[in-house]
Amino acid sequence: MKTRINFTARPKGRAPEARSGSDKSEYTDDTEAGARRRRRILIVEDEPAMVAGLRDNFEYEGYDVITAEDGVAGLERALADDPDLVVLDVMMPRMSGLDVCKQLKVKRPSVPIIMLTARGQEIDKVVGLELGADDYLTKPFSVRELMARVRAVLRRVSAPARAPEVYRFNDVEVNIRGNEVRRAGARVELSAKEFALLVYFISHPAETLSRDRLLDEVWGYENYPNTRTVDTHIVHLRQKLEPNPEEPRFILTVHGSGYKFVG
Amino acid sequence: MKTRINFTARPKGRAPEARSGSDKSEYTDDTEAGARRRRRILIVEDEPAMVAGLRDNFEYEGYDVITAEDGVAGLERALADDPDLVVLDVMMPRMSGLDVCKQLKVKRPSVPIIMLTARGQEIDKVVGLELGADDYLTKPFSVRELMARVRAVLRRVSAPARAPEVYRFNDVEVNIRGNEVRRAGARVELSAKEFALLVYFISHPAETLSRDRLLDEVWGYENYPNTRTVDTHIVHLRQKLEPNPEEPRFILTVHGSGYKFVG
DNA sequence: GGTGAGTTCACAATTCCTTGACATTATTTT
DNA sequence: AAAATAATGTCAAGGAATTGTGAACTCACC
Repeated sequence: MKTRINFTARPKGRAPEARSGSDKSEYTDDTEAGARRRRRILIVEDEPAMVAGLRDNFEYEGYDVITAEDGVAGLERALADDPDLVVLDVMMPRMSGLDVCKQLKVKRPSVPIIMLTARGQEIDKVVGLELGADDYLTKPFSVRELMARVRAVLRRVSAPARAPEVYRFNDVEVNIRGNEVRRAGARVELSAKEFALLVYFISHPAETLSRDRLLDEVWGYENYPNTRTVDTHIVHLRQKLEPNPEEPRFILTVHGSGYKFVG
Repeated sequence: MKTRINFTARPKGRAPEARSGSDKSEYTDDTEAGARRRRRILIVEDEPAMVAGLRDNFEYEGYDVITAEDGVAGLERALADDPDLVVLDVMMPRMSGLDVCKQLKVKRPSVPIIMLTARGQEIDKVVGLELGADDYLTKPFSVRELMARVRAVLRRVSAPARAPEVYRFNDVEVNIRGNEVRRAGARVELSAKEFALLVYFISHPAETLSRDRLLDEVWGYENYPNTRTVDTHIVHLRQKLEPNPEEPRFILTVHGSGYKFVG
């Protein structure tokens, strides 16, 4: 599973985890109107080496790439060139990525945005809440991971109209973009971590997730708490969302392995 | 940002603040065929203090560690000793980590590499990834974060055998990713070991497996129980999955040799 | 300083792994 | 073929490991 450039030649068999989705979707796109043109990615980033590296990777993966070197230019290109997705650095000259994101979400609410944040920046605020970015990575990140997230985001947004903003199970409604959870119609207050954990569960249904994996994926690499911290948050989620927290029906324990969400 | 965690010696009792996760993963690791031998990490780094610190930490977390002090030696060891993952410093005598990475990715495309770069080597970051490294950190980094990234990379590369989601035999369905077994549609509760054992059987069909081998592959090297323990687990599997446990049709005894699964 | 989220800790509750004894079956020896 | 020996089947109990849970603690932010 190589990331890229050292594919001098195009590998014959599909790489196991390589984007099987986009190949296939060329002909048989789901529910959508068949045809699938190339996706256009806008990269807004001031560091030339990073731009070059990302451009190579995206083009190798079959995307069209346009770029901008600062926030103002980025916003302009985003509005003018109608990209399918924007990769947006936070730290940039002239206009911060946060502001670009905010404004872009007003003027082009449907365009998905992936933010690149430096380590230590408040990522909680970047996603969801005020800004509305669709995903983010903290630098330094692996290009492979960025590619994976781009694919995932594109799949989400292009996947059918009925890609529901709101996930439901039992009497619970989870509005992911709105950071809101309701139960039997009434608001349930979840903390940021609880919400992030819940979302991760929802997006990996019926899959057993180890505590380590949850820590990596939900908590991130920087701060790596005790695995028991996961348990504590599980308890909170159960208390808030399970009909009977002592006998969970949705957030299940897989003894010796981790937890599993079944919706 | 500490460079080293005070995991110094290996306490027998679990260190309170250590991630209990790694202990646990000895039996049921995700999606993989139950088996979980120790991972071998190659550290290629010229600074002895750094090597010592990393070795301590990796060994504490249950990895086997081999080392090399410069690029040439690192490449040789990587080719000779077949490590599961390589931690590669960029700045080194004789051969730069970048060159090692490049060559290694040609000769052993599948071995994951995590690069260590000095701060300020901004370009090298991207270059490192262009060369096919799977992840990287900038010095000084926290050992915790390195550990987390190592785990994440190993999980990514070892998991994606996403091919067969569900194995079936008779009226039994085994969903590996979800740690779930169904029989005639109804859930069957298996313990972690039972599940790991079953998965191992499934992935070695029609092959006679000795108790010793099962202990090695499913139980792991660390704790090595009585061979009769295997029998006990076999009994449980038969009771839960065989149409007639007294006359097994799928989990067969090979008298004097071990057991065999025929699906 | 107060507040709340996140984390850690301690202890209880639970699960299940392991062991050993004995029963049963298979294989070898007489 | 019967007896002797070895291997496997089975089960219950003890102990180890894992998880549930409430409370204390830390830290950033008002």
